[in-house]
Amino acid sequence: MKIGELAAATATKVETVRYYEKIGLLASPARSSANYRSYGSEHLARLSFIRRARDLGFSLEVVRELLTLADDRTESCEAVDGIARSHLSEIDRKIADLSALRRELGRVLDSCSCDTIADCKIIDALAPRR
Amino acid sequence: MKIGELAAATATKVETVRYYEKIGLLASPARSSANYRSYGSEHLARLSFIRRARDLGFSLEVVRELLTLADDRTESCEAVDGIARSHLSEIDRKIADLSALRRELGRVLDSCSCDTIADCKIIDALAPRR
DNA sequence: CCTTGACCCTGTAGTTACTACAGGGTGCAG
DNA sequence: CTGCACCCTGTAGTAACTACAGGGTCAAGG
Ligand SMILES: [Zn+2]
Ligand SMILES: [Zn+2]
Ligand SMILES: [Zn+2]
Ligand SMILES: [Zn+2]
Repeated sequence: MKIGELAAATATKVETVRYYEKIGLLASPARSSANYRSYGSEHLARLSFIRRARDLGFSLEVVRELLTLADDRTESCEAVDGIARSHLSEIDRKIADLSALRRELGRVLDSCSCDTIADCKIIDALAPRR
Repeated sequence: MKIGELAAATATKVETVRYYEKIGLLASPARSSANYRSYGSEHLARLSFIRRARDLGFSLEVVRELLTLADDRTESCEAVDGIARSHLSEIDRKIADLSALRRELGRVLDSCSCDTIADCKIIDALAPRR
């Protein structure tokens, strides 16, 4: 499997695959006689895992941890559960932050019934001291 | 007003103030005999505007536009309103994305009643092909 | 046989919005 | 006069890619 095929199979860009290899997230594959990367099914499984974790919002650093944990099949899954739970609460925090932002921006926008910049409530809201 | 005072007055780091100057967002102030930056109230107003807009989630590029618009007091505020509205819908999109993520991760987490990595549902969810 | 186009390679630089030094100079209190 | 807090410039680092530049390889069509 050449890099383009692997990339297509995982909805990843070729450059991103090479990037994951460079930072040590994806093992270096064998090379063909033309020095082309040659991937096997284990690379496909690994990259699928990475992409799915990324889609769920885990950082690359956390993905690295998850991969290490996933490899030790006999270990307790407490660590995995903990990572997932703390990630969930981080997402909750982000949603709360964005919702607060949304409320405030909505409030600012609702106050707009102006004609020129001189009396624009949005500009006023940004520059409270004028 | 020295840079440290300006920074304190706007809850900004000194380095950030210098950074805003470097990228042309904040005008270069006069210098003291010791080559220290010397700010006036116009700088304070400008930086306050920038910080407030940043707090509302506008990108620096958009803040730059807003500053330009804010300076032309006779212009219609249509452009400002448009920027704010499109920013609001971007925030809504982000909230929706995060909420979908939250639902999916929550679903994955709820399925966890496992002992070892070998049968961990979270790991399974990340690596669908096994 | 040759060429054209789609791939592949390495290495570097750009993106956002800062932040953190390193290696200096200045100003004031004790 | 000697700390110490503050100021200066310039560079490099962060996250997670993305986009070239400047090459090599391979299969198909003319
Ligand atoms: Zn308006
Ligand atoms: Zn307006
Ligand atoms: Zn569990
Ligand atoms: Zn588990």
